[in-house]
Amino acid sequence: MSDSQVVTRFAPSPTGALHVGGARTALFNWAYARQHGGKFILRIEDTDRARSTEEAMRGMLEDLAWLGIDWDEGPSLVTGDLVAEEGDNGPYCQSARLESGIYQKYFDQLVEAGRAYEDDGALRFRMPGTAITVADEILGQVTVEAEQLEDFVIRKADGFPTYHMAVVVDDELMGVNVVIRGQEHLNNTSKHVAIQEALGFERPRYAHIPLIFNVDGSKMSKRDKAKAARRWMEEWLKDGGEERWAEAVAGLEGVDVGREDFDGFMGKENDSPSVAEGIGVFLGKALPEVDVADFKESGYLAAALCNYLSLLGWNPGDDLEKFDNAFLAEKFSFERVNKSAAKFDRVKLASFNGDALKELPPEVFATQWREWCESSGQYSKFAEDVDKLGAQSFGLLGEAYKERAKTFGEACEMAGFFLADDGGIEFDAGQKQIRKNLTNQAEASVGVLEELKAFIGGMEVFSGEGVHVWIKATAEEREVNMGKFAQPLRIALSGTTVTPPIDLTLDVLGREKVLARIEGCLGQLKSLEGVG
RNA sequence: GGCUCCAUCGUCUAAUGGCAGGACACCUGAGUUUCGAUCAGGCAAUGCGGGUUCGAUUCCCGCUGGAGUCACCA
Repeated sequence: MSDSQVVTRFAPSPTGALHVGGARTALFNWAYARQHGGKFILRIEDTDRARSTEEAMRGMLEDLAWLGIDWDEGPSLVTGDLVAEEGDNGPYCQSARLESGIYQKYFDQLVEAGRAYEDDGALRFRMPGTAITVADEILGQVTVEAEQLEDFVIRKADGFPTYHMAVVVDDELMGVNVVIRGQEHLNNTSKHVAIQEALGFERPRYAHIPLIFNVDGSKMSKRDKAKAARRWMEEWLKDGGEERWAEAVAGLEGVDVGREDFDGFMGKENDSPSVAEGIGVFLGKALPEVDVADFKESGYLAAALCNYLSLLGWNPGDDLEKFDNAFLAEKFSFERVNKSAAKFDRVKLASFNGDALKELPPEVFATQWREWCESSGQYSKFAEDVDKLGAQSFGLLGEAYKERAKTFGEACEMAGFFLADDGGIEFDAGQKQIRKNLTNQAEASVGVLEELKAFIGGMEVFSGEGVHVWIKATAEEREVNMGKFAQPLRIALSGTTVTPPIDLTLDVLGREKVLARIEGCLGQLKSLEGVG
């Protein structure tokens, strides 16, 4: 192949799950390679033996694939636990590269040339004593003066190359000629360039992309989950005294969180993800998503995540915002990459995802929703339960919720009332909409529900459409609007004033459940009256 | 603190040496049996101070502010 073929790479450390920032870096590298008909390589930088795990590596491969990012060389997931490698420049894990002795030659070369020296068991690189200027594709000329350049370690006492050494040698050996990475690496670039020059390597083109932060300006990290959980728990515990604390401890034991861990967590001695998770379950709150896998678990579409991520620091230049990865690959350019950091706005992402869900054909939505439920820890039972309601239930619910929900998870939440025990449907008499539509005229509401019950019970063939027609006709006859009938019915069936259209809601539930829930609501209403 | 990078609505961003546009969020209205769905409208920004210029958000300088980095982590 010609020398000018573009070769990019994504080189994560497998020390945890794939972060959205990493995902965007991968996406831009992928897009640039695809646009130029070049190669995109995946390399695993596991020189930190203490923190790297194979499990994390597998998770990253899965997440990348889920996002629709494919690589030409690098480790690939075969089946189950098996990891194979594809490409002629392997191995692609730095630990394996070290074993094969790849780096030794370059250490020797630097020592012989007087550019590296022993220092307390480690090997240190000697800086050249001149200023180094890098022409960044995004930031322009960046110069670091000679006096700022200090000698640094390139081989640790344990024999492992440091990141700086490994990255330079591996990029050279793999033919990488375009390096797209986060701005946190900008200060490292002079080190890398210095090694390249000492070794006679070609300097790749560098493009440092802006960082991604939380909306409040803090760094996005796994700790966000712990911080959110701790805040919720503090709020919940507030003014609750010993009793509340005891209740929390007992509740958390139910989700396998020990008392000591919990104490330490609240005392900020640890940020244990499992304690955070447990608090989330206990309080019924969803932890903020940080990793790609979190967004998948919450029911986001990979396409919407990629779309949103692409727009953080880059844009196509016109008002177009909705596009796919193929479009990004076609249009991406360094010229249109921003220099300033971006804040990650989950609300806007949710909006993008909701729009993407609406675009799906109903049957595709139903299929994907079901598949997502089945693979989800939290909602795996949901699909089964929906099926029990009737053969077409998933399709019907899909039609209703693909317009309303922003994520698959939210669709499950919203549809939850369909699956509840008929006896478990209760309205909250304190809620404004409920008071307005039901309890403020309790007597009339009882009358309406009794009428509905009689009509539905007496229908020859039950259908939501039939009930809808009857409500409409009766309302017209009495010169009241349909809400007088429909709203109490809706509350009786769901406990809320927000459901899909009433006929669809009736059809999914079926006559038996409808009657049972009306009965239950009447009971609740009457007991309220009795008390009041 | 040293060095480096950055600075447009609350957030993501567009524009250009010449009317600061779009999206999310928010507010209002319409419609709807309800709505977090839909439609229509609205609010909202060039950090501050100098300079160059007929004209600066844009170019230059200073200030302020934010971020990154200063490991035998990557």
